[in-house]
Amino acid sequence: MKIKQEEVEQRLKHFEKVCRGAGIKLTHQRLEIFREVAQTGDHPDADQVFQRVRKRIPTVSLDTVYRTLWMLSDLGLVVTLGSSREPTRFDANLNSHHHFVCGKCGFTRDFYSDELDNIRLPDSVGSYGEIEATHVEVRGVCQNCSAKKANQRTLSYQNRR
Amino acid sequence: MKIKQEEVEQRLKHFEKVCRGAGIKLTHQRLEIFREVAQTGDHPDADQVFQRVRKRIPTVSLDTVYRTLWMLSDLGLVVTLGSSREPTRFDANLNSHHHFVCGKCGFTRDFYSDELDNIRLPDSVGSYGEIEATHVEVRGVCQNCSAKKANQRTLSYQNRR
DNA sequence: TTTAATGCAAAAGATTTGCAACATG
DNA sequence: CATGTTGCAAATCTTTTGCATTAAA
Repeated sequence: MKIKQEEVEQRLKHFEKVCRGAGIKLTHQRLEIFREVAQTGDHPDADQVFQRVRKRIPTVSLDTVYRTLWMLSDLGLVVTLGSSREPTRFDANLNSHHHFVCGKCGFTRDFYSDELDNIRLPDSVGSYGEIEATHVEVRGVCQNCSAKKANQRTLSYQNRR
Repeated sequence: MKIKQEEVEQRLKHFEKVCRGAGIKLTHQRLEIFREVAQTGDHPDADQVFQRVRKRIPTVSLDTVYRTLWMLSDLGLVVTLGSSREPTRFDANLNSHHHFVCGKCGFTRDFYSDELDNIRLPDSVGSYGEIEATHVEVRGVCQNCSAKKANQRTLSYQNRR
């Protein structure tokens, strides 16, 4: 699924602006890695991005792709799907519910909402396939982590665990 | 965060019923693994379940925990959080949007909804922490996978890749 | 020229698998 | 007793890290 050329240009411009603003070097590989994600609507994983970029830059390495992707995520230039960077978590609550997840520490809690349970999805969604469940994920920073925030240095995209 | 004893009992009963119905043996380890997930609201990952069950059954192995957890998921007795069983995926779409994800193959597409964007979350959510983003994930089976469905055997919880 | 970014190879982390021993129905 | 399940150890897959080399600003 290709994104319109015009939109891709815009995303690239924004990317360059943000990088310059953050004092981040615009390397050939970063440009191509971002372009790859920016020009597709199919939400590739790191390895898929790697395989595609590789066609144009045969020497890129997978770890550069990872580093760049997480950098983009830290800069708010891309969004990750699913509970990024954490092992799969399990929940035995079978009542219709939704989740609050702390992006710093993984703290997770259920919450309930009739309004959300009864929302009507756009028809376009149905055309993608048969719908089985709708689930809302609220991402944020839990109280515990906010409290610690003050004395912590902001993690850079390097060195994050 | 502990779940009420009464609720736990109910979950265990349901678990036993489903297992019997599916011809699945009720082993000591399965019971304890399920109990562990059923009695907590903190959404543990496989290793956390392992560590906790281990206290009661010192010989359980991590792989049994994994096998059981996925079995529970296949039976619909537990729900997984995040993009289960798939590497992290990236998306450069910065407009407010939501996702349709196929549980079989990972096919993913964005969709938009003003209604969803404007929904008001219950106050309880705010008490968990500072909200940064709200994102709806619709899980289902894409058209491609439904089409193939007819001639495929249903994957058991054993042997799934 | 200075400092950050890259590529490589090796490590770490998460999850799965083959198989013989074992327990459940 | 028959078959499904377990534990173990080894394998696999994904992601990260240390470090010397290279390239952007």
